[in-house]
Amino acid sequence: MPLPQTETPGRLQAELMSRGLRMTHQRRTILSVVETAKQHLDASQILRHARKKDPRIDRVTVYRTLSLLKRHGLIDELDLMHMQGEKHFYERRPQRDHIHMACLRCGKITEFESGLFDRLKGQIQRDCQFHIVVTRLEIGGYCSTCRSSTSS
Amino acid sequence: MPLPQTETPGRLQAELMSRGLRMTHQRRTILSVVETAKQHLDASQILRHARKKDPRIDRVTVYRTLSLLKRHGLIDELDLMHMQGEKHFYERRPQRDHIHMACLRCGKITEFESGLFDRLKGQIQRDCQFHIVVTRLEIGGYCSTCRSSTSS
DNA sequence: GATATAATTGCAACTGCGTTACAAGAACTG
DNA sequence: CAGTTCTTGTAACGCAGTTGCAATTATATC
Repeated sequence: MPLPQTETPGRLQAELMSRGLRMTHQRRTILSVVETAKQHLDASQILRHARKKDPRIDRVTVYRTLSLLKRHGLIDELDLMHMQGEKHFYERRPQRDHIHMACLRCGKITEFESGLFDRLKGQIQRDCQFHIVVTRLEIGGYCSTCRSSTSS
Repeated sequence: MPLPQTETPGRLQAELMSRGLRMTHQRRTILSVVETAKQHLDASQILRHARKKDPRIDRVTVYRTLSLLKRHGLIDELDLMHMQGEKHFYERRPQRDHIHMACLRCGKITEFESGLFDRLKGQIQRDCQFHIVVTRLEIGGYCSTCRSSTSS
C-alpha cells in the first residue's frame, strides 16, 4: 500500500503534528475536508464530506476536531449572521483577517479584505490596550445583484 | 389607576406602535426590560427579569418579541464570541455602531466606537456596492487588566 | 517489531436554545 | 361593544452541540 492516500499532508495536519498532537486517521480525513473546502461548511456538512472518505467517522469526532482546531487558532468560526439557523461555519484561518458580507436576500457570502480593517485593529490594540486574538466582522445587507433587481 | 406603571413609554414601544403593531402587556414588559438593561442580556435573563414584573410571561413570548424587535432593526443580536455557550445577547440598537471586545480570560465585555469603523463601513458600501443593514464586529482577546496579571 | 500507556474514538444519552401547532385569549376596528 | 385578527401560553418538538464511558488506536520505549 502506497500510504493510505490521506491527501497531501496539508498545512493543518503539519501544524497539529508540530504541536505534538496525535494524528489519527479520522483527524486526517476531517482536516483534509476543511482544507479543501470550496465554501464555508458547517459541522454536519463536514461530517457528510468526511464520511464519503471514511464512513466510520462519528459526528462527535467532527465536533471535537473542530473545537481542537479552534483552540489552536487554526480555523475561524463564523455565524454568517445566523441566516441558516444557528449553525456555525468554519474556514481555515487566513493570513490576513477578512470581512464576511452576507446578502439577506440571496444568501451569498462575500469576503473582503481592507487596510482600514487592519488599521482599526491596530487602533483597538493601542487605544484599548486590548490584545487581539481573534476577530469576527460580519455584515448583513444586500449585495449589488439583489439591489438592482425588483425588491430592495 | 394612573396608567399601569409600564415604565416611561420608551423609545422601543413608541417605535413599535408607530409601525402599527399591537401593544400588549407582555410586549410592554419585555420592551422595558430590554430598554433598561444595564448589560447585555440573553433570552433567559430577559425572561427572568420580565417575570419579576409579570409572572405570567412565557419564554416563547420572549423569543417572539425579540425576533420581532430584531426584524424591525430595533435591537441587535450579539454572540460575544460564544464564550458562554451558544447564547445570544441583545442590546437596543445604538445611534452609532460599536465594536464588542470580549476578554477570553475574565469575560469582560468592552464597547468601543471608532471613526475608522465608520469609514470602513463606508468603504464597503462603495467598493462592494453592498447595502449595509446590520453589522457585527466582535473581537476576542485579553483586556488590559488580564494582560498585566500573571498568565497572558 | 512488540509492548505499555495515555489520548482518541464511537456510542448513547443528554442538555439547552430556540421553534412550531394549535386552541384560548386579548387588542384594535368600526 | 361585537367582530376580526393578532398575540399568547401550553406542550411537544427539532437540532446543534456536549458528556460519560468502555473500546480502540497512536505514539514512546524497550
